[in-house]
Amino acid sequence: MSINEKKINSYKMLFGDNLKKLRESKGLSQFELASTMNDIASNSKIDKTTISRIENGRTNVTLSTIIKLALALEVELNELFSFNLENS
Amino acid sequence: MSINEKKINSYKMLFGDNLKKLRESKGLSQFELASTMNDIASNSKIDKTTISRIENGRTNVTLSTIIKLALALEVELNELFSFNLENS
DNA sequence: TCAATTGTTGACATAAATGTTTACAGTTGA
DNA sequence: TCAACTGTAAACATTTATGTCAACAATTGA
Repeated sequence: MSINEKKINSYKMLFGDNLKKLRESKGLSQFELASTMNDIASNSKIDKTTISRIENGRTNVTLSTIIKLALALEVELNELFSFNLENS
Repeated sequence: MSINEKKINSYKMLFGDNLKKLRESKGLSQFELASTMNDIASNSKIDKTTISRIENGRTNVTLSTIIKLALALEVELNELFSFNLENS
């Protein structure tokens, strides 16, 4: 695996770590976060399983899910990406 | 469609608009951007068709593709999300 | 003690992103 | 004039995210 491929994996892990941090700072369980996301978009049926997979970097979350996460957590989209490889 | 669902669509469009703006500011064609992304990750075979679909909000781009876009454009991840619904 | 909550994982089905090819219209530069 | 480039799109194949259900260990609170 090339350096850049490792970097891509690292970013996925960091995204998950940051999501977990934001979720816990709001005092939400994975189940509660999923439920809130589903309240926001009626066509959404996010499961707590999906949250777990994202937080542990086991999946490639899609943009629409990222947006729902931001709306449910009441943060700006770019706050979900406020981390960097260097200070981690 | 609920207000929140419209908001989700708007964010997808804004992401595409912002990507296009960043790409053009670097003087890259959709083909060149795709090629650069493929140079970064050897397992990646992004096609210019995919770039077009993302820029026009016709697809739900995944996190790994978002990361490759940032690496290819040489911008921070959150720069891809530096926009908001209000001033658009 | 024990029922409820929480996070994780596995298995499988379905929906959707992406790969790939082809085509086409508009533009650009020689 | 015309070949090359550019962005878009359709059609179909393949890969993968997500949905769904079940199970499990650890924790918590009554």
